[in-house]
This record gives sequence, C-alpha cells and structure tokens, in this order.
Amino acid sequence: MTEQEFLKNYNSSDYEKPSVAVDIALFTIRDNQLQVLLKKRNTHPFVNMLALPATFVGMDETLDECAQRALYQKTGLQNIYLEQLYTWGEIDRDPRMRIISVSYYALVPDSQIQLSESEQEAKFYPVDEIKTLAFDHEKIIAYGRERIRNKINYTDIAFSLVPEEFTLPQLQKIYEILLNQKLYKANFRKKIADKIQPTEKMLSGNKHRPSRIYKKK
Amino acid sequence: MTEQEFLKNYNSSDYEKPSVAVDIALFTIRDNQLQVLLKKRNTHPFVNMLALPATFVGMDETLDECAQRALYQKTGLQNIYLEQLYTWGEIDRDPRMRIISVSYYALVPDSQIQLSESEQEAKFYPVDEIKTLAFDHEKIIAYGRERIRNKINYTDIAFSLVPEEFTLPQLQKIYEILLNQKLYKANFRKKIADKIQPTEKMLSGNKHRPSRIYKKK
DNA sequence: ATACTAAGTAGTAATTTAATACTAACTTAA
DNA sequence: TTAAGTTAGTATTAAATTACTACTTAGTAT
Repeated sequence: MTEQEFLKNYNSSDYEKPSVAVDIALFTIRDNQLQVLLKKRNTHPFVNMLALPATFVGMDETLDECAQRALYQKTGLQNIYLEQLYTWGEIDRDPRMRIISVSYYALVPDSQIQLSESEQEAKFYPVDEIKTLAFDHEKIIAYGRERIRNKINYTDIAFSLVPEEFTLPQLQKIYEILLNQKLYKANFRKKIADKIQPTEKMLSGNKHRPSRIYKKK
Repeated sequence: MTEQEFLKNYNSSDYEKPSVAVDIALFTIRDNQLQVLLKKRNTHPFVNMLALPATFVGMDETLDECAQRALYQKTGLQNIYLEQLYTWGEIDRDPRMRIISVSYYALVPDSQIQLSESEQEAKFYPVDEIKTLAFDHEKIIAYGRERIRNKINYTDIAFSLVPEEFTLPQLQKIYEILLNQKLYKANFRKKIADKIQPTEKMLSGNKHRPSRIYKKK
C-alpha cells in the first residue's frame, strides 16, 4: 500500500473524539494585586458562575491562533504576551460532554486595558479573592500563577505587565507582587540593569522625589 | 430552560472535531548521554521513520491515564516520573487528519529498563545524535530536554534518573549531563546534602577509592 | 612498596544576596 | 521660606553562595 492509498482509505471518523477547547487566563496587575479576567456565564452548565474566557478550537486554526482569536474577540487585545499553560483532560470536567481544555495565560499592562461596551460583562478580579469558579478554572488560574512565579526569575515576562515606559519602583512592585516577597532596592536594580535603559523623562506629581522613567532595552 | 433540558438538547457531534493523541518522550541517561526511546514506524505516514511512542486518547481515560497506559503498553514501565509537556496543534502536523498531540515526558533510570521481546523494536537513541524524526517529534524532544534542564534546578527530578541507591559521583554526572556543564564537587554536595542520606554500603571494584552509596531522603 | 586514579574534604577568592543607612528631590503645611 | 514628610536612589557592609585550587584518602595495578 502506498502512502497515497493509505491516506485515501483512512477514515478519521471511525473513532469517537473529545471536543477541544481553549481557556484563557488573562492576568494583569491592578491596585497592587494580581488580577484575572472573568465573565459571568449566561448559559448552562455553571450558569451565573464566573469563568475564564473560552472557545472551541476550529479545524482551520492552530491552538495558538485559537487562543489569539479568543483573546481578541473577548477583549480586543492583540500582540500581548500569550503562552500555553497546560492541557486539562479530566473526563467529567464539563458535564455536557468530554472536553479537553488547552489553557493559555496572557499578560497585559493594566494601562493597556480598554474593555469596550460589548465586553463590559467581563471584568478583572483579584486572584486572591476568587472563590468558586465554573469548571476547573480555579486550578487553571493557580497553575498559571505558579508558572509566572517561576518564569519571572529566568525570563523577561515581568516587562509584559508594565507599559512601554515605566519607573523602577513600578517594575520592582510587579516582581514583588508576583513573587509575593519584598525585594531589596539596590540588588533589584543591579539585577535588571542590563535589561533596561533610562530615558530623559521623570515621573513627578507625587509628594516626593520623582522617579526616572525607563524603557526595556 | 433548566440545566437538565439544556444538557439533553446539547448535541456534541454538531461540530467537526480534531483527534487527540498523546506522545511520550521517555528519557534516560545511558553511556553518559541523554537518550530517548524511539521506534521505527511500520505504517504510513512517515513509514520507516523513527517516532516517539504515541496513542490516541480514549473517551474513558484522562490524559494522564492515557499517558501511563501508553508508557506501560510500549515499555512495561509503571510508576515512573511522568509529566505533561506541551500540546501541539499545528494543522498539518499529521497528513492523515487534524491531530492535536498532548506530549508527555517520562524519566527512568537506565538500570530499570528491561524492554521485553515484543518491544524490541523500540530503542533508546542519544538525543544529540537524532536527525529527522516523524511528525514534529524533534520539537517535542527539544522542548522536553529544555523543561528538564529548567526543572532540575528547583525540583528533585534528577533523582528519577538514578536507581534507588546511588553514589554522589553518579548523581553529579546526571546533573552535569542535563545542565551540559561541569559542576564543582564540594559545592554540589553541599547543595544536595539535605536531600540524601548515606548508607553503610560502598561501591568498589573500580581502580580507585570506592564511593559511598546514598539513598534519597 | 610505589604509582595511578578517582573519592572525598578543606580552604579561600570572587560574586551575589541580605540588610542597614544614608543623601536627593519633590510636596505640603507651619 | 523653612521644616517635616515621603519616596527615589546610592553607598556600604555582612552573610551566604559559587568558583576554584589543592590536598588527603582508599582503593587497584605493577
């Protein structure tokens, strides 16, 4: 049998298949807290409960494309940090049917968020104050938070949570919130020194010495 | 509409679905090299090329269960370190049809490997010597290797690659191979001191001073 | 016995992290 | 207009970790 013949005879609908969905945990830091985007469900199952934005995977899109599409449709956001997290395959995680969920997490600076009218239902909630969510979405958020906490030490993902121009106290605060610990100012600055470049601008207006504004190198 | 009614009316076969498979990268360290289990394919597509062990996900098993089953069926191994790696969703990664692959990686001590007759076709190949593989399996292996390299620094996964009883030179060699760098003996020992416990046994037979045998604490 | 080899330990220099304290530059209120 | 309050930013030092060298130890081989 040649490869041609083989492929022609292959019938992919011979076996029952699970559905595949993408769930997205969009994180930001607002009011000095890690927050995540949630929306109240208006259909069964878990009607009226908060859930992560989600969508089914189309046959004509990759998983990354699907995640980007979902994020864009639900928030209007494009070109923000987006990374696959974990794939959840418990049999009864959705009471309708077998759904395998590929979860993603995304990071966006608070300043960049502009939810339009139609997206008003979706809101950010402080991760620490979240109680029960639909499906296994609490686990997804916890897993995402853990991933961020690990990756912040050996990648630049923290910069995805500040605007293009930022001060060092702002950046340090991001690290402190994600790591959940206080850092030493001088040491922090030494550590990130090679990743940033100063601008001529200063941020004043507070009742204390203004801080210099930096950009990512 | 109540939840009961909703679920009854819900028809999950309304939409076309991708297939979902699990691919497994089983790593070991043999001959001072990181090696991975591969098997020559005997069907289309990619016939006669080397590929990772894989299986389709059954409707009655979770992803983790599926991975465990695949591993057991292909190698007879049970109760070894197994962790989900990444889910691959390129549209044309399989020419037969849309297949989403949830990849796992597993770690086993070389000493524990006993491939039976029927599994003879599957063999370990040094990761550094692998050329072209079927599907996107090279990417999976590279991703797995990277995950291990990161996780070895903040978890105990290295112990999954040595037998229950091991010497410190053996353990250090595992770290050096995975990190691809030489480590300092004294420092290494300080670092892992709280994770190990000495036994009374020594490993001799080499033409030099014998080394003490340790266990994981 | 002596040489050879890797195991294991000691010690020290260099670097990083922990901690404290200071000076600088703004706002506010006396 | 001056002093107090506040945070920005720098300096300094102690403690801990990592980098590196060198030694002692306990086997095997000749």
